[in-house]
Amino acid sequence: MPDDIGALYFRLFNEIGIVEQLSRALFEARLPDGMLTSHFSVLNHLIRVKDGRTPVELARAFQVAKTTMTHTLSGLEAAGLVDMRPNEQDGRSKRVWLNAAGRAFRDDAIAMMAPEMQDLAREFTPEQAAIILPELEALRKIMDARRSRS
Amino acid sequence: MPDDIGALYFRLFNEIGIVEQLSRALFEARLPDGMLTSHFSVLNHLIRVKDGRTPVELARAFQVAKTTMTHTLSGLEAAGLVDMRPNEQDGRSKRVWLNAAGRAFRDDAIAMMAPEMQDLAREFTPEQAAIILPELEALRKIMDARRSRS
DNA sequence: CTTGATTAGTACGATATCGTACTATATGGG
DNA sequence: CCCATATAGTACGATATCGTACTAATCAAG
Repeated sequence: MPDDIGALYFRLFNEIGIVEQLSRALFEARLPDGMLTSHFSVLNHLIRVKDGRTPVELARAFQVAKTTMTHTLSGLEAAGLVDMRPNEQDGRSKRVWLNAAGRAFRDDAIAMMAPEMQDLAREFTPEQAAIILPELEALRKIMDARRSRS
Repeated sequence: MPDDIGALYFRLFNEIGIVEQLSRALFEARLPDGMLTSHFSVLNHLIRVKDGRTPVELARAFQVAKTTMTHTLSGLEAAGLVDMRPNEQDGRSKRVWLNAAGRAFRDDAIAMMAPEMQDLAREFTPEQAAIILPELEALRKIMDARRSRS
């Protein structure tokens, strides 16, 4: 039994790893040169959730090292898509604000992706996505909590 | 509707990306220093499927660039866990063979992971895993086919 | 057999991500 | 107020992964 359980989860994480690579390649092929999935994801998060987040909050949301988020944000700032301003409530911290260019970029990117997503939806249906999404969220939360614990 | 579909798939791929990072960190924390998830995954694949695979076959199986697989295999070879021998059927190619140390390493690694997997299984049940695994496989195959097509 | 196109593997440079170390600020206890 | 600890962000080096370019071998067509 333990063997079977291990094998099951290894296969699960293996599939997840492969899908992650495929989706990243798919996204980045549609983004302008130099723009990465990480950039788009941050912009999207700032709209979906709320801008004015701090770099550390963003790093936690995406489960990347804070140095990685610094790097990603510097790219977004250099591209003129976000504005970094000091956090008035904490002198150590900054807040990340979307500007008009950032919002436009995100909207354009989504428009670019839309046909791709529509195609995908014909083979991997929204119903299928809706089945696994909550399970993946649950798995993410469990693993996140486990990580924090240790 | 298109907006909803796009948002659904963005969230899906976002969750997949986060789980991938969390699982990689989880695995690598349990592996000996210098050993990565990619190394373990290749060893595991050589046992699960069959050894004697070529580097290109492995690269395709994991959806990584062939240069990446060359790098991973050179690490495994340097660690003495696999043997690379010429492919008698194709002078351009090599075949990757597990040796005793590689099998032992893989078995040890699985033994190391087992408690972690057992713990995880208490919160994210094998039934849940069994629900999403076939869907993820389907998604992987669809995206893989789509990639090859273009 | 020859030649052009394809494929396997590698060398090399670019870079995204990570971990460590550092500075600056904040916070809590005396 | 001071000091110890914790946290936010960055600098820096290491490296895993990728893309491009190259060599060698195979294959297909004539």
